[in-house]
Amino acid sequence: MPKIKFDTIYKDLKNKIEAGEYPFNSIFPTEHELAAIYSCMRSTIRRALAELIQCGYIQVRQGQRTRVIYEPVARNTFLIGGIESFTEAATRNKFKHCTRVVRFDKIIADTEIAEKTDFPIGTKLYDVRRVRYLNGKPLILDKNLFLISAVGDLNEEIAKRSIYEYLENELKMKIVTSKRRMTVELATTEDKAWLELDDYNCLAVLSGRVFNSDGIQFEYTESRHCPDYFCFEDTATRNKKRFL
Amino acid sequence: MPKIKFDTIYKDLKNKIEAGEYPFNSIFPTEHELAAIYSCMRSTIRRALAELIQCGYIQVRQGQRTRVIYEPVARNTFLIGGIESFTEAATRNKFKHCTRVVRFDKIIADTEIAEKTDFPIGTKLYDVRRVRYLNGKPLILDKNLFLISAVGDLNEEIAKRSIYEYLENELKMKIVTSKRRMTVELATTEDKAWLELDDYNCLAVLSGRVFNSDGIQFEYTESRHCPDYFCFEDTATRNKKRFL
DNA sequence: GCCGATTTGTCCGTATGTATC
DNA sequence: CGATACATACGGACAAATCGG
Repeated sequence: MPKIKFDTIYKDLKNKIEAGEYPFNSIFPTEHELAAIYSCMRSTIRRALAELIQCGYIQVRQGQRTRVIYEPVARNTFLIGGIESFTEAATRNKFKHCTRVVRFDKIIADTEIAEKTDFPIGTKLYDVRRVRYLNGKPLILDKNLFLISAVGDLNEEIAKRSIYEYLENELKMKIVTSKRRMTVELATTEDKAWLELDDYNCLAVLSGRVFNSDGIQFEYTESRHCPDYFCFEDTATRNKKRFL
Repeated sequence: MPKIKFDTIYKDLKNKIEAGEYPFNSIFPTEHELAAIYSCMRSTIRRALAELIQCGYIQVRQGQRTRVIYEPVARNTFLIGGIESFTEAATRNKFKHCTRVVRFDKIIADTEIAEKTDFPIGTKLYDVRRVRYLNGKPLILDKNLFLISAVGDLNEEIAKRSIYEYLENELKMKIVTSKRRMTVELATTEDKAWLELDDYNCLAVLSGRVFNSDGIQFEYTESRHCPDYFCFEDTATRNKKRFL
């Protein structure tokens, strides 16, 4: 693993912020000061700051000093952000988790599936459905369709652990981009069968199409979440006129 | 308005991609080629490409050629969040829209509000609630709390038009960062009173805390959306970059 | 499988512009 | 108004990953 300077600096600053060394709303060192501290160019510092901006830790404005806007959150919610698998998110949130594979089949994409997933009609796919348990409660119904020609041999054992780990480590496949869409849908009988929805008659549905480095869509994923634990967070830093 | 080179290049490339000059899954020019085309440094091109990556238009990987992954949105869904505002989304879909102010008050933050909004207890706030109509249907209940000490004089007339326009143009306030969170909640009696929820007993709730350049949170916003029209889109990449 | 060419990734060093205090 | 701090751009060097022969 090569040492990437800006990444090292970014992680160091991030840790310092999380440790409270630079508290919420305090003033951050200037780019020049940081360049001196880390003995590097200002451009390298800026690259590191860009990461801190992106993850919503600092706020930067021309002519002004940089401000820390990170606040620690006590979260019992399940946060989804970036490209993160269930296992990664669960581990980050320090939850006990397990997975039950409730379906593992090979199918051929028909008209309905093609419409929904963007896979062409006739495509050979793995159809994997898994129920995700957090602290013993069934919270998520994950429905995945994998392009067989891209992912090769999968089996139920892999599905039970982590398919992404397998794809990245074993197949050396690089997951690059993922287009996701969040909607709220009425619960189906399948949802009700597997999940504990309590009073809710809806679910948060996070569907996504994942592309590898060849630009090929190799997965369609649909995560159907119990509303009570679902939470999606996001920090927008642009001064675009999103509101009006 | 000064001409920002990288931004001009970014917009030009974006337009070309949207116009189909570089179709989905096609190969993009190399950085050197683009530098030659636009007569600028490679670093400037990279800055423009960073924007295209961030908005999910291209996919870049070391050693490989850059790929176009932009696809036009053909669907008639009503997209919220990502980049578009209510008004922009309504305009794109050629829908008729209007806004009705259903509440305009001054309040003092109590324990419950403080907990939810992060404003300290005792803070003086404007409480504005608006119902957004699309094609005559009430789809969104917008609840906003504004810090009176930061936004000064508001009135119902401004709320009916655009509060943000007022803040930015009249007060010269710069909106810098916004932390948003998406959840699914059970419908309250207030929701049922204003919105047509049909069979759903839940809503998609987009809540956010907006900070100005002083690092002061001056707004808490909560958009409660009818599920049937709600759709949130997002493109995630493994390494987002803002500037290089 | 090796090797060289290509392409993107990182970083240095400098200069100038622009917003804010 | 000057000083400060962030923003953009130029120009170059080398590293790392990939691809084609």
